[in-house]
Amino acid sequence: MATGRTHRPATRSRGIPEATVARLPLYLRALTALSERSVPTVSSEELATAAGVNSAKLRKDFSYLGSYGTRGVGYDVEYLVYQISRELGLTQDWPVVIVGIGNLGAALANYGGFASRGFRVAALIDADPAMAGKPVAGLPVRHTDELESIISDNGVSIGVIATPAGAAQQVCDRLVAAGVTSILNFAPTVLVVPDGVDVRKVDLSIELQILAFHEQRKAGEETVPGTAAAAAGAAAGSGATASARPRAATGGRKGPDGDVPAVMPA
Amino acid sequence: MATGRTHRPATRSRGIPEATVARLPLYLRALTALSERSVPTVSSEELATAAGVNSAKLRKDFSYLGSYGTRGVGYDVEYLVYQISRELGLTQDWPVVIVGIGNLGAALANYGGFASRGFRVAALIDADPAMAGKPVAGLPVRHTDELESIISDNGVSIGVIATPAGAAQQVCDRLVAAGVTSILNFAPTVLVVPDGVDVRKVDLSIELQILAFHEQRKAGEETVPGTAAAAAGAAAGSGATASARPRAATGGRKGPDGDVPAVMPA
DNA sequence: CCATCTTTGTGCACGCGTTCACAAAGGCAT
DNA sequence: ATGCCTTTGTGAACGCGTGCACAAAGATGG
Repeated sequence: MATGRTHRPATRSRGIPEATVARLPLYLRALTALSERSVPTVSSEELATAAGVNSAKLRKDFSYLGSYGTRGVGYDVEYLVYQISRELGLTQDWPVVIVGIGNLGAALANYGGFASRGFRVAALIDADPAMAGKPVAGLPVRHTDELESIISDNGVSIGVIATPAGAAQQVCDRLVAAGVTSILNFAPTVLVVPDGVDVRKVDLSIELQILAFHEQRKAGEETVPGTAAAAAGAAAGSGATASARPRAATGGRKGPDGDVPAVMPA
Repeated sequence: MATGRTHRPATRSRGIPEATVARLPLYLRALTALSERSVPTVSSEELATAAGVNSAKLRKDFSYLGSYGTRGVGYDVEYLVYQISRELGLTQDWPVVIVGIGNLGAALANYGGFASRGFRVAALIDADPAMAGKPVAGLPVRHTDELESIISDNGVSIGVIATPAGAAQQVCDRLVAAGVTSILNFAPTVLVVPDGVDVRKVDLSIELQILAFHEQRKAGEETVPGTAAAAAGAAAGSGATASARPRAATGGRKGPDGDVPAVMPA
């Protein structure tokens, strides 16, 4: 799901698969928990269970980092924590800025998971002048006008966008122009960035929609068709706060397949 | 990002690839925007650009849903909006509960992206008695004691967990026991659920760690020296196994349970 | 009605990721 | 030291997802 950045074919032996990189934080979390319980070593089987993955996959993932285990024993917890932290770049300090201090931005600012992993919130930035100076999570909110200087002064290379969708691209452009090369985007928009800039997105409603898909399928399997009727009825009563966008024909559609399109210019 | 238990390879001929399902919300978002601008039709190329994907991929994705396009013209926007919505199950009403009304939970409750897509927040639940009755996003927070009855009374099948890591599994168990079959988990923990229950997780710090990895690599490419050299050396020599035991350079112990998000009662 | 042009739908090949299965490696007891 | 037992590390097979490239389908203009 990496964006922009063209995948590295095999320029160097340093080619750690993207899928593996995405799992390293998972292993690190499980290992940290073990470390705090002073567990000295752990087998691939145990660690895999704790991380919620397959043990073979875990071993292969670690094999990309090197041979850090001891056959017949397992992995040294502390050592592995260090190796993974170093690989992920968490042994250094990463100043980040959060742009858009609404509900979500404030929640992110208060989120403890950042600070505990080497990420330091350098500044909170919002476009609303009324927010300027107001303390959030112990930091005074700065106005958007200061964005460039904040990035520059703190050497920020990672930016978090938590603005409304409409402002995201503009904020993104300014961040990139100011020197940010990695962006975590919470706004429901596709961001266009130049090569060399990484963008990862988190869309809360997308995850929910995927769940709905599976949920619908589960319901459809158990009780043969027919749920559509009740569903249509329920849907009619909702949509109160829904946008003005007219929902396509919620009229009595039924058949799971081959149903007549409600809105379709033949 | 995969779900813990989504292995349903070919339950039915109705097998839409998981990767495709994950992109449908993306297309839907782009289509909705076009619909609001009253654009009648759109080509796969245009839509693909708007959604940030490859046009061939988009066409293949749509082919799993059926032949909804017109050669030489493109796709009818309204019709496609309806088809995708129906496929995702968004034409029906999905009552959801959010458990854990801290910073993140409150942000989720206020998030407009839910309501606009058929998701209705049926209730906000928190374990803190002091929170009970307090209005958040226009809804009174309910106490955990009422969890089961809320699920039952509202026919909730989707639950959102935004509690600290320590409470997540317990909440999850109760939700499942009460009838919830889909869970969106924001707590940094691996949830164990019985078969038939879908879990999707969103971990804010994981995304940031992945960015840090790439960021470090980018920095290492430009300026060879420093940590990059040491890292390469350690990784290259596979024979150089655990010799010395470098202490985790994360600088002392972070807070215990370094994962716990700063949500919930302080 | 026919020719041309546009865009879809898809067969095919390729590469990545996952999983299996097992030999090699190390610890441990005797 | 020797043999047994445990667990790692990885070669190989398999399946899924992606992207190319093109034929089929339909619109459009003459």
